Amino acid sequence: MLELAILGLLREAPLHGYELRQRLKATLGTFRAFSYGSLYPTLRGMKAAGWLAEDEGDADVVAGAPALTGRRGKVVYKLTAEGKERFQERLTEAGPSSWEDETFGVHFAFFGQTDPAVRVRILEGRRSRLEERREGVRATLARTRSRLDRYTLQLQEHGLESVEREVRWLTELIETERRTGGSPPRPTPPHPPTPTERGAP
Amino acid sequence: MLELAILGLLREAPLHGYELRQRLKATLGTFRAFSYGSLYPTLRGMKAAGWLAEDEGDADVVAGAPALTGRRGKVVYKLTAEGKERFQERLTEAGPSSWEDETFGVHFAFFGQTDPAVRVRILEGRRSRLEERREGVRATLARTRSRLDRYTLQLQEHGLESVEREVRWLTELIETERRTGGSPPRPTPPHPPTPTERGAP
DNA sequence: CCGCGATGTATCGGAGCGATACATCAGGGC
DNA sequence: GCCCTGATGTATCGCTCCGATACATCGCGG
Repeated sequence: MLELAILGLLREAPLHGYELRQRLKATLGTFRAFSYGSLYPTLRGMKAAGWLAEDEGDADVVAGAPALTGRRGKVVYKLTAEGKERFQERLTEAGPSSWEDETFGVHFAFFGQTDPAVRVRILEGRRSRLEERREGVRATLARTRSRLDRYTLQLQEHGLESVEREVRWLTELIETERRTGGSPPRPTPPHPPTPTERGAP
Repeated sequence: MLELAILGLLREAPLHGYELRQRLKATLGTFRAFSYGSLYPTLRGMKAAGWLAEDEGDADVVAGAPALTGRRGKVVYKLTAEGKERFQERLTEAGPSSWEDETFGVHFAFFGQTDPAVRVRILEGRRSRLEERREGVRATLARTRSRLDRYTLQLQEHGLESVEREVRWLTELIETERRTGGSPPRPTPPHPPTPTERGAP
């Protein structure tokens, strides 16, 4: 999971760990956090797998005296060709693994890069997953309602409403997706002309 | 976490693993699943800690020839005095650990057994936790809105609305809690007279 | 000049999930 | 009488990820 998110973010621009995590938070919002405890080991693994490489273009390390002061310097990662390939591969997969709770948010975040047909498949998969869950909750609720105390009931109903809301959201998205039929799919190239984003050096 | 849930459920009646998990699903609903992969090891650990004991009152194992047929028989767990004590202890704690995402649902599910003052503390803690998160999302959203593509934006806003909805829910609960002031706190004894619940043998 | 908060890299223990294995038992279809 | 399926039931293993923690540097305001 984290892998996919990293591939997606690094596709836009090379980043170091810390900034990667900021982007992770900004991109996935409420859906997922991803702590450093997962991030760094995963980065190491992905580098070992050959999907990432360290980028030597960083201003901090540049300009003489590398090991002289013992400065550690940021470790900036960028995608290798293999990494980009892997990302495209992952974006095409629209299996059950794309619409589970933990997974869906990440896939959705990169819908801009995803094929319109795949988008709809994932949205529908997610929706029926949630509809299943909704029916499950409704069933148990109908069966046990009388035995439930005030608070448990409150919790169940709040949960149920959350799921219903989620389903409505997905339905709207699917409809929009169908109506526009992928009219603004926008190729969105890896836009290399970005000058490190925040303030000039 | 699982520990608290198990303590709470077993306080109502002795249960075996499988049924325990059914109750877990029925009680916590959408908020938490808890697979067998967590359940059984935790049960073992709790037994080792002396909070649980095996109950020998089960119909399957009863009535002669225990090892003769090799029948495994259900393993029914019940709380020890120590376990009950531990549960009460845990219900009193209203620290940050009570209102994190994974924790809150479980605490809430046992509000019926919880002191009214503690209830309000936890609800308020949870609310301010979510308000923090909401402000965080709003801030990043305001900062990055222009750079976000259609889907990422959609995701952020949906997330934000979810949090807002959650906050409103909590506010209502807190108000109700204050208004009734814990008027129907109901002692809710461990009700032992339950005859295994589903159909008679 | 000092401390504090942001930036930055990194590890460790532990919690919980998902898949899987295996065994029993009730029921229905043939 | 037979098998097959689905529910009940106990259990393990590998994996992902979180939260706490450690440590070092930097810029800024008091």
